[in-house]
Amino acid sequence: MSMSELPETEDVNEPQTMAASNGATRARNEREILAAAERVFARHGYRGASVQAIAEAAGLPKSNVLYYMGSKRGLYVRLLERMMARWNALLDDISVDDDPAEVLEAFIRSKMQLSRRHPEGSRLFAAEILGGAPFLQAYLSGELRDWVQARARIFEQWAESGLMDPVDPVWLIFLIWSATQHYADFEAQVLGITGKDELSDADVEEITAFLTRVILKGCGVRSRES
Amino acid sequence: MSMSELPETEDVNEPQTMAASNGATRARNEREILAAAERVFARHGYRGASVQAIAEAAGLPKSNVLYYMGSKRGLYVRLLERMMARWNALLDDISVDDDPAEVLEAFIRSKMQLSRRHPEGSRLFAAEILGGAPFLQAYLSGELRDWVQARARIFEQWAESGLMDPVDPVWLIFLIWSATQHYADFEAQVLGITGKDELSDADVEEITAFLTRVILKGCGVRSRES
DNA sequence: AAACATCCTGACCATTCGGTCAACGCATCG
DNA sequence: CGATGCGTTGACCGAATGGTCAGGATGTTT
Repeated sequence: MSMSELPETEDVNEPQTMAASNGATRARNEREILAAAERVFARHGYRGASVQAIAEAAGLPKSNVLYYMGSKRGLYVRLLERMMARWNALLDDISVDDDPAEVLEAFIRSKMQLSRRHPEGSRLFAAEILGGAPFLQAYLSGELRDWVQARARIFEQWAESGLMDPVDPVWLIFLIWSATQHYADFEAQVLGITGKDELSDADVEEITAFLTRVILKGCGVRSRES
Repeated sequence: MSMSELPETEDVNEPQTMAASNGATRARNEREILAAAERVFARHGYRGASVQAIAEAAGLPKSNVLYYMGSKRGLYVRLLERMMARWNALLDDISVDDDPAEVLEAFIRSKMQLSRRHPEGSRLFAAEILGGAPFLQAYLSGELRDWVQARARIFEQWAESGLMDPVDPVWLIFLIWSATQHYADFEAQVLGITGKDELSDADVEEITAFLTRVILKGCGVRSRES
């Protein structure tokens, strides 16, 4: 991950004398704090979020949040790492021999579900990038760049095999990212314009189908099996 | 616009005894402050931005910023209104009789240029939506919703005339918005992954062409003239 | 019971927050 | 020369910021 962070002193706990009740409390509180912090950071950004607000959202005193998490900065980095881990699990193994249509649809679908399952984390990530990615710069130009270029090469080979149009694969990946991310990050806009209270599972399925159809057709993807 | 704001006491100036030098100073300072504030608000969000930071970015004392702008809130609202005005000027007059291919390409192109010409304003808008659109809610579910639905109806008529596939027009508008907005909002990600220092005019032209091609083909748009 | 370790939190600290205000600079006009 | 009025800013205010710390609560192990 190699984020630009101060020396972290986390994961030092895990005491040996832990009965069932004790560890359960700690786990529950940590989970509660992480969830609350994700909401607050996503809404207000790193600078705009206050430990006090996170504590109130978690229903705990401020001191308790700092007791568990050490510092605001450490809490934020931990949330980013959790989100990046979810991200990295996506579409981790594809090869030139796979079917382009299947892979692209799976890509769109899994990315869409990631945004849906973790909307706050998705917005947290967006806020970090929007602010110039001060914590994620190394990750973007390192791991993620390799990830993108590996997949870009496969797309290019598909294009050479005539399985899809010769479009720039990096712009294509950005197109899919942006289109899917939009429904989490700009949820307020989507809901305001459509007049809905929330996006139902059926809505998400419809959007996924729409994106798959337009993007696959737009890139001239031909299924291998057909 | 009808934003949820406190009673504004702006535009009260314009004194009659203004020689050339005086009005010029005011205009220059206001411009400087607005530009600096747009950068800072875009990067850190409303809560995370401080008047002190805006003042430093503008090269003025904090008191001077408040003298010109009245309050942090008023400054923020003024920036949002300026950005919405730019937005509203976009694709303001289309009719069923226009050529779908031309209209969609113009839409993509002008939206892309808006993001490029005003990247900070674009990010400011994104941060506002990301935070739940506390100032823009009324605008989103009012003016902007009408704007979208008017254009959606035209797209639908084009689909009925066989000029494009029967895709959901609202999802299509969101697709274009997200794809074009991405290059301003996620600039840090785009630069990190491509390894570029900045996007050149040629890059932007290439991306515009890519998006136009994929989206038009993906929606089965047939040009009227062909 | 005594000892031990973790959990928990109110009080406190220096700093920064948005905003006010009085005072001064400085030009134009009578 | 005043007088008027906008431009400018350092000093200041109460509130909120991230973080520290001492000490009490709680429970498990001897």
